[in-house]
Amino acid sequence: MNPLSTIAEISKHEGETVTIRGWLYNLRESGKLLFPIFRDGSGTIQGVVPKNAVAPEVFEAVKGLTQESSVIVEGKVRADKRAPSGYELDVANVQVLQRVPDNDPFPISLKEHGVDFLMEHRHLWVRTPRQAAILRVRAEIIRAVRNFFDDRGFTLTDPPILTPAACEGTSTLFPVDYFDEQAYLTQSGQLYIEATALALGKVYSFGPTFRAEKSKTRRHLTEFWMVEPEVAYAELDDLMDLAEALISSVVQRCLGNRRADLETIGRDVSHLEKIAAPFPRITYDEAVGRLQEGHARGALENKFEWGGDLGSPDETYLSAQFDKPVMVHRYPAKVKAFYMEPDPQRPDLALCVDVLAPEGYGEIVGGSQRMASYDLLLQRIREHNLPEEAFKWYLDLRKYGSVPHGGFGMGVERVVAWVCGLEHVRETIPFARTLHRLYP
RNA sequence: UCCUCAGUAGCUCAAUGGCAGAGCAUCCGGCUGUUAACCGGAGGGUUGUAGGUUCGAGUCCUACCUGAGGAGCCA
Repeated sequence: MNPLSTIAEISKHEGETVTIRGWLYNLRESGKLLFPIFRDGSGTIQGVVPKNAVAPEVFEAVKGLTQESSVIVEGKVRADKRAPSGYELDVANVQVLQRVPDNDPFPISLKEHGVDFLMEHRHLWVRTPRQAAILRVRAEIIRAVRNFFDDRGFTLTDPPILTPAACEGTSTLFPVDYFDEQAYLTQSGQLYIEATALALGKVYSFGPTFRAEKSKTRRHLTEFWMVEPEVAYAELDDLMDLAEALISSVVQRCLGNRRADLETIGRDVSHLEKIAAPFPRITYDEAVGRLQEGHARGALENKFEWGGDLGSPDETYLSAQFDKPVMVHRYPAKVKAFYMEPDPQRPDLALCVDVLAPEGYGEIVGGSQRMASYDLLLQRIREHNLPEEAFKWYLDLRKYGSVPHGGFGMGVERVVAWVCGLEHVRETIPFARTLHRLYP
């Protein structure tokens, strides 16, 4: 029996006959010479089948074989300068497990397709080299995030996905029937990990979140993954240090381990090679100044007034001024969530930070120091007309040993889109859920 | 919710108001180094839906449906 090999590790078997289990990616025929390209999930390799060098039944099995038919291939690994990967397979035997029917071929040909067609066939689209590479980068990013926190003494604490009420009272939530009671899918685990942070010190959550907003942009999904660290005794500067270290670590891991995949995707990695701490930090006040200057120069359509939240064009303009992620901190409290700690120097400001990715990818991190005072928090809950009863447990955290603490959320899909240089976040997750996409 | 754009062969797209086409895919044939292989041939259409203008509508008008991009909101 031949040794089994993945295509990614084929170079270790040069000169040997190996077995590969996979699918036919493409077939080029030239009379009595066939060039099947096989894929196995780890990569692709071209096979060579000359009619006068193989058994007749092997030649016939490959001749006219349809794209994506499943095959077990035996062949001898040979280095070849003409091959993109440097290796070819001299095919000795092919077993066809299932032949894709001639009259119902694999829908995703090697030619161009439209977005809607590809999303309708997402279950098959993920087989293409580019999509597989993106999913490997996503997995690398997730692994890098978990290692980052695990190595720093953080404890993973999973918040509930079914929740009784809105966390922030702003976003639209997906309602769920919970034994005749109204429940919602979580839009953030933050409030819950504040509780576990005060129990365990440094915690993080990593899971799906849901927003029922009717957003139709390249940056939005209705179901997306978020990583949220929360740290007891952390103040705003500590959070910015943490976010900066996390993002740098993630990017460096991708450059170190997934460079070939980034190349397959067509990413210009020179942008990523600049990503290292420290990142520029500017106050909201300074950002407003830059935006007003941009408007004066005609680079921005609308004049930005102090007090408003940054719009998408504003974020794009600001981030274009830096080649690293830029951290904008201390927004006006009234445009931010009710639970953020006021700046003691300027109580109209919140101790919060948004991290804007370069190249127009927008906000990838949003976080804040949390309000520590019981009385002020209760006052804010009432000002926002939030159901006081639902926040009783959250207020308890300020009653029993309140401390300064804070954290942030990082949107995994937006980070993947930025690292891979993608046009749209729908390619960053195996099965994207958007306003008009629930199938497959 | 608002603004803009699009919908023609399985896919990607053409077609000045005047015979509905090409490339790819599929099928048939050819080719011993192809790189989204190439060459020759064949089949393949309710032009998103409904109405209107016109001698004549894929094309112009109205409504609707579906989708995409953007705004708002957010990660």
